Amino acid sequence: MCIFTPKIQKMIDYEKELNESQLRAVTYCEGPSLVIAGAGSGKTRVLTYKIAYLLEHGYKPWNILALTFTNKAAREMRERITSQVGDDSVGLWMGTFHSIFARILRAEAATLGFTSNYTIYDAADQKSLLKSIIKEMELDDKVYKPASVAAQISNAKNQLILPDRYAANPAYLEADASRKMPKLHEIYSRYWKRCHQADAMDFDDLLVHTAELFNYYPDVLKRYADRFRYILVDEYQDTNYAQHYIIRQLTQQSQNVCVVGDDAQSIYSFRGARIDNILNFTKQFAGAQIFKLERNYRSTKTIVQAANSLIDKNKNQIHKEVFSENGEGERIPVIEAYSDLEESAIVAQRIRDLKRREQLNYSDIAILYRTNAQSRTFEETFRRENLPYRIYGGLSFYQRKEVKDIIAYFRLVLNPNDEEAFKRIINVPARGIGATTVGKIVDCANAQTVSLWNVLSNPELVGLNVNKGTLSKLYKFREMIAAWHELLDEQDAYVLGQQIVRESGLIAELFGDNTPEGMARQENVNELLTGLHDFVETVREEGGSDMGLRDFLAEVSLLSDLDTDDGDSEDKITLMTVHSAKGLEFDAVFVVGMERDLFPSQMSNTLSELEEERRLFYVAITRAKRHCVITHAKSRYRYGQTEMSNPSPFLKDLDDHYLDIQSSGVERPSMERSRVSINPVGNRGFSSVHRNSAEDGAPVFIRRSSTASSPVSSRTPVSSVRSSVPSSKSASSSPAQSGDLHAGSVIEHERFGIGDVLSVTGTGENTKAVVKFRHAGEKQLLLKFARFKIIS
DNA sequence: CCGATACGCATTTTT
DNA sequence: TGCGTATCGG
Repeated sequence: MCIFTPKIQKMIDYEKELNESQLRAVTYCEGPSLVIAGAGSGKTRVLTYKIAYLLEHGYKPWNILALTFTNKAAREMRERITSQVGDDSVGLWMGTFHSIFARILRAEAATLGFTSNYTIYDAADQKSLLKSIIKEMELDDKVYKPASVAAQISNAKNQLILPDRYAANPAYLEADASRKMPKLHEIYSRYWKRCHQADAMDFDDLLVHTAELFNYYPDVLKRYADRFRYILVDEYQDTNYAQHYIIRQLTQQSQNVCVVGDDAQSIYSFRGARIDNILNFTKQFAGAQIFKLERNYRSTKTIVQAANSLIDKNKNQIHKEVFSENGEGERIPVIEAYSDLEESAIVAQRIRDLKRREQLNYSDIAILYRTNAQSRTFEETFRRENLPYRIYGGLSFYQRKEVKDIIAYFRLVLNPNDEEAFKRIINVPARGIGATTVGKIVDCANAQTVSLWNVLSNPELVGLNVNKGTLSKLYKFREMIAAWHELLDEQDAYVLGQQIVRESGLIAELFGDNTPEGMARQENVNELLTGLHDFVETVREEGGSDMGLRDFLAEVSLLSDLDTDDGDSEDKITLMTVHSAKGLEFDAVFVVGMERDLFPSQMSNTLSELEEERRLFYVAITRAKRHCVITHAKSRYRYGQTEMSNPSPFLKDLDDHYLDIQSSGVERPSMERSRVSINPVGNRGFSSVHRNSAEDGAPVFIRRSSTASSPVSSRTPVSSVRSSVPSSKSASSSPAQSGDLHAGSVIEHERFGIGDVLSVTGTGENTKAVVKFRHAGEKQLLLKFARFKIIS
C-alpha cells in the first residue's frame, strides 16, 4: 500500500543515484520483496534510499520499522537516513532485533507477568544461573556442562520451543537421553521459571517473549502491526526461526516487508541462523518479488570472479551472477609458508611492500583468520617488526569484573529480584555474607518460589535460618539497596551511579590497590562513571528526559564489544576473525591459515557445515577491495605442538586462473620459535594487549581514556629454586586468639614476615585483620587460618 | 577471603 | 601450550 502523495519536496534523484536494479528494489513497495544483495553491491544504500522513498510516499516515520543485527549497522543506517532526509525521519523505529523487541517488551511487560524494569541476562548470567540449577539438582556438571546446556536451551528458544513443549516431545527427550543428559528438559524448565522469578530475560527470551506476546494477545499484535506498516530487515540470511516468525506475525496483514540479505554470506548457523529463511522466502511470503543486486562496487574483477568460482561449489544457494566493473586487478597470491611463524613474517613483509608501493595506510589492511588463537603469531611478529596493529575479539569493557560488579549494583537497584546481580554483589565488597548464607537464601527462595530479594524482605516469614549477626548484615544490605531504589526517579544515572559506587564501598575497596592491575581497575571504574556522565549529558543535550539508571541499563545491556565508537582512528592493521569481518571492507586483505582442519574447521563435517565454512571463506575474500592474499603453512604450532598441515581443500575450489600460486615467499627455513623472545612480550603482555584492544570496544558514549599500555611483564624466572619450599611448619606460630589482636598490633607472619595490623573486623569465625606487611604488602587475613605470632 | 596448584580442554559468537 | 576453573589450605 503506497500512497502517492509527494508532499515533501523531492530532493533525492533516485534514478541518478541508484543503478537499475537498486532502483527497482527501492521503488517497489507493493507487498513483500526480497533483495538479494551480493557482497559489496550497495545493500545499505538500497535500505536507506528505500526508507527515504517510503517517507516521500506517504509513510510516516513511525509507520516504518527497520531491523538490523548489530548496533553498528543500525547506527550507520540512521546516520545515513538523517543526512538524507533530516528531521523527516524523526520517530522512525530503527534498531537491532533485540533492542526493538526489548523496547516493546518494556512497554508490554505487565501483560506477560514481567515489570518494565526487567533485567536482560547476558551470556554470563545465563551460564551462572544454569550452573546453580545443575548444582541444586545434584547433577554432574561434567556431564551437564553449562555451556552445552545453554546452547541446547538457546536452540530450543530460537525455534520457539518452550519448556512444556520441549518436555512433551519424545524426540527431544530421546535425543537428550542418548547424549546422557536426560534431565535437560527439567533444567530448561527450572531455568525458565527462575528467569521469570528474577524478572529477567536472556537474549533469546527477548525474541521468545515477543513472539508469545503477539501470539497470545492478538490485540497487542494488531496495535503493533497497525503501527509498523512497512518493515525492512537487514541481513535476512542471519535470522533464526523466532525472528522470522515475528516478522511474519507483524506483516501478515500488511504484507509490506522488504528483506535484504545474501545467502552466500550466511555464516551464523551455529547461533541459530537459518539460511532457509532467505532461500524459502518466496514460499513463506506468497507473491514476493525478488531483486538481485549483482554489481559489486567494492572489488576488482579478479577478486569477484575468484569468489564466484568458490561459492559456485555450494549446492544450496540462490543463483546470482555477481560482477565487477572495476579494474582487472592482480591475481590472488596463494603463498605456502614453512610454518605459521614464517607465514606471519611473509605477511609482514608483504605489508611493507604494499605500503611502499601503494601508499596504503595500515588501517586499510586486515589479517583475517578462522580462529582467534591464530592472532598470537601475528602479534608476536608485528610487535617485533614494529608494525602497528589492533586485535578485535577480547573481553569487552562490560565483561570486566569491576565493571560487571558495578553494573550488577545498578541492576539490583533497578530490579531487586535480579537473582544473578544479587548473588554477584551481596558479598562484594566483602561484608561477611558468605556462600553458606547465600545458599540458604537460594534454598529458601526455591522452596517458596520467590525471588532472593523476597527472602530478604521477609526472612522470618519464609523461615530463613541464619544467626542474628548474619541477619543484621542482610538487613543492612537490604536497606542500602532499597534506599537507592527510592532514588531511581529522583536522580539521574550519573548522580545515583556515583552515589552507589561510593556508598557500596566499591571505591574504597579499589582505592589503595596500587598494583598495575589495581590501577587498571580503577581506571575502568572511572571510565564507566565517565560513560554515565556522558550518557546523562547527551540525553540532556538532546532535550530528552530518559536519563535515569533504568535508561542507562536498557541501553548498556544490549551493547557488545564490536560497537566501537572508534573516534580515535589510529593507523593500525586490523586483526580479526573472518566472522567479525562481515560487513567490513579493506584495500588489502590477508586470509591466513588456509589449511585443512583449520579452515574449514575440523569440527565441520557435514555437507551443510562445510558449505557454511565455504561461505565463510567467501566472506573473507570479498572483504578485499584491491588486494587479496591467501596464505597457508606446512606446519603449525597448535596446543603446544608443532603439527604438519595440508592446504585447505577450499583452495581447489578457486579457479586457478585467478590465482598466483607461489611457494614460500621468503627463504627462511631455519626460522625457529624462540621460547623466550627478546623483547618483553610475556604471556601477560599478550593478554594485556587483548584487554586493551577490547577497550577499544567501549560504546559510543564511553569516552576512551588514553591507556598507554605498558605491559609490564613479570616474567616468572625459570623455577630452579623449587626445593627450598617445604618450610618446617614452625611450631611457634599458630592461629592466634582474635581477642589479642587490635589495630596497631605488630605481628610476625609465617610467610609474610613482620606487619602492622591496620584493622580488625568481624566476629568469631569470620574475624579478619587487614595487615600491612613490611615486605609483602597489604593482606587480609582470616584469623581462623592465619599463622602468625603477635609481637606487640 | 585469597593464593597456589592441579586439571581438563581447546571454533566461529551480530544480541 | 596456556587458559579458565575447581579445589584446597592457611
